[in-house]
Amino acid sequence: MSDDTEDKARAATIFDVARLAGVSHQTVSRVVNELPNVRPATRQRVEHAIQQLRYRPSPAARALVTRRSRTIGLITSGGADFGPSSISLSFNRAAREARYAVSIASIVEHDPTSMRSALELLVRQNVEAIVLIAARTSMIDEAQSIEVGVPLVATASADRSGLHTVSIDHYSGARLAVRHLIELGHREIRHLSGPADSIDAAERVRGWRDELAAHRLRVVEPAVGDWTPSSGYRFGLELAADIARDASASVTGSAPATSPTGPTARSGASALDRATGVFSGNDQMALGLVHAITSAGLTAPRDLSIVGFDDIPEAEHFLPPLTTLRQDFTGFGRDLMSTVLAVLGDTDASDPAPRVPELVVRASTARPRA
Amino acid sequence: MSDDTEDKARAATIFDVARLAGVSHQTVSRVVNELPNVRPATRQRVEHAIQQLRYRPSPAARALVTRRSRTIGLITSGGADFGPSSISLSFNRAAREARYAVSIASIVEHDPTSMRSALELLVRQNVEAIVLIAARTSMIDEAQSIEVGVPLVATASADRSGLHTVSIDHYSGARLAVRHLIELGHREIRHLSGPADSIDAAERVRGWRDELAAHRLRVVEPAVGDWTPSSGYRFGLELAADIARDASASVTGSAPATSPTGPTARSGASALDRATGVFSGNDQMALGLVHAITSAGLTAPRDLSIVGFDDIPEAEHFLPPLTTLRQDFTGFGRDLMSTVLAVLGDTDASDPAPRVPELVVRASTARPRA
DNA sequence: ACGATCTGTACCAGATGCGAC
DNA sequence: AGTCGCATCTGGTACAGATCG
Repeated sequence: MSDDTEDKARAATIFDVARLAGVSHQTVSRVVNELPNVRPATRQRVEHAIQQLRYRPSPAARALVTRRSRTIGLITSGGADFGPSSISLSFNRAAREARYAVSIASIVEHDPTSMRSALELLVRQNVEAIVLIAARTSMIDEAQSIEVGVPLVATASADRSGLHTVSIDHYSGARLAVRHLIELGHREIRHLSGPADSIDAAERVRGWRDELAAHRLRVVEPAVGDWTPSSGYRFGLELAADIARDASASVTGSAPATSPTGPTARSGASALDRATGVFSGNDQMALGLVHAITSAGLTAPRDLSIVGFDDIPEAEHFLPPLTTLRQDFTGFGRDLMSTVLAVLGDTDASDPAPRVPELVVRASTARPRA
Repeated sequence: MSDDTEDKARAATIFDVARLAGVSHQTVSRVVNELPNVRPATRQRVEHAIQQLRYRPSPAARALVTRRSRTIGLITSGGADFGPSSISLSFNRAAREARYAVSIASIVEHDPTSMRSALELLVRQNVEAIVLIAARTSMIDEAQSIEVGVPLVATASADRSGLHTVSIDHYSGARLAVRHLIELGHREIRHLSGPADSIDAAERVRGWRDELAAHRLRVVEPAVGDWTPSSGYRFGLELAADIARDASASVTGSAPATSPTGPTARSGASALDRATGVFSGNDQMALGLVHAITSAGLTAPRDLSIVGFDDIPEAEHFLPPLTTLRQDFTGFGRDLMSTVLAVLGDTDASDPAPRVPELVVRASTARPRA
């Protein structure tokens, strides 16, 4: 009807509300911020006026005076992979529930200048904290060197000064993976790890190594991939070649010169003992690995048992369905937000305990052939 | 040295700069905003003071007075899937290059209240435009019903009033997929589509249907999945059962009562003509499909040729490696940002032409068995 | 005199129109 | 005409002070 209700020229301000309710503007402020000492009757009047004018406080004005933006910066360097994406999504939801906005800056991996510009963009925006997802050590180093002036929360296992971390227990997950293989009867268990400077990858390597050591099994240096299926494929090709050479060697009965003992020797394992199990740093590399050995005429799990990590939605339908470790990405995203809240002093919750991935046994693992 | 350089109490303001440079604060403003009518000498002095004080203009103050936040809202409803994630990432980078911040709100699908709250959060933040990714018609309806007051840009093919859209040419992509199958010699080509209210899915269905019609091939109503591998698996199970029943029928020579003509009849195809090709709405469903038919003792592409859509990084390493349509998600993300810029009047570029997906032929398709 | 309730004014950190040199 | 400064405005919050029962 009137030009008050359908005012599209400008959004209603706190003064408009005050005028309509017949109070002063900071009484409105008190109502909006739920401060005490406002009579119920006036509160009602103000609230009614707010409804009528569809008043929304301006975050800019608020941020200007409070010096708090109620937004947190999110830097992701993990590409479009399922893990980082899920975490971002979940974190984002948790942030919204806590009435925080989140401003993102995705950067390309291995690019320090990209990290620098992302950081600067976020601090310019006055974010109250910055969270780093899919962090590599180099990225964390870079971020810490910049002196942003706001708390940094990173997805990392390693504690550092001036950095808050929250993590999944990749170490225990890796041990679970290897133990599963060992319980199945495997003795030669290789590892295809993620990139060298990935903290998660390093933790997985450590778990694999420790579990092997706990069972006095031989540790062959892990192959290093880059999380992509293609890197798994390349490793699979090498592995298949090894296995084939090994098999032909045992058929001809002539062991290679490098190995005095025959490849079938059980204990005092020779360098050529045939791998029967592989723990892959993630599901994607496991996929490439299966592809490679299949192309080479081998089959999983008959010739090689494979366990992945992550349990991406596709893993259940790989051929064969992949045994893997399920990570609770959603819970992790929430954990991230709750530590941010703690760091900001909004809550006094202690750091959440790292979540332990859950072993999901499917069809890519079996007892080794006798 | 002095407490000027290492001032951690408060960031420098425009007044601090003005004092140090010996000018008034809005001369500083002029310099910062690169306005004319400033003598080079004073400009130098001011710039030097800016450097020295590490002055950064406050976005809050600036937003307050200009009513422009230089922030774009991004709503994603596509989960952690590769497509939506890639688009978000790429869009984000493009936005940063254009010196815009992006504030995200990921929502759960099929939840109108979630969409509403996301929208409100973003408008509260004074975003200048809102981008919708992985939009379903219901979500777009919901978004449009809310009257946000800022331009809406959605990833959709359908043009609507008050909505700017940018899209990939799913229609042409689907025709390419089907044509590939036809050229291979397939005549019975089924489609497993995405969810009914997905705009992309509908476009893919349309392309499939039209290409079939153009070759006067029979159109069997598409099965409807939900993009997940599991839905592909379920469809695959049904399909495999059909094929098995069909095969046994042709062996016993007794066609089911519903079909007077034999299943081997070429033209006037009976309802039971065996499907030899499937066009899957995305790669994940194709994966589940392959899994299902493999469990049923069939193999791709021997018994069934399958083509996917998206070309996710895993597709190359599926067993068999998947023939699919590659979408340029990265380019699409940039296109999104450039239409946002156009809508905002920052540039006068016209709407980018929809990108046509590229057929990538791998090993999941072959000639049908005679 | 006093606590609850409400108001006036001074900021926050910039942008902008107008006037002065 | 080209440079520059003054005053005013943006939309809130915070604190001191005023009014009232």
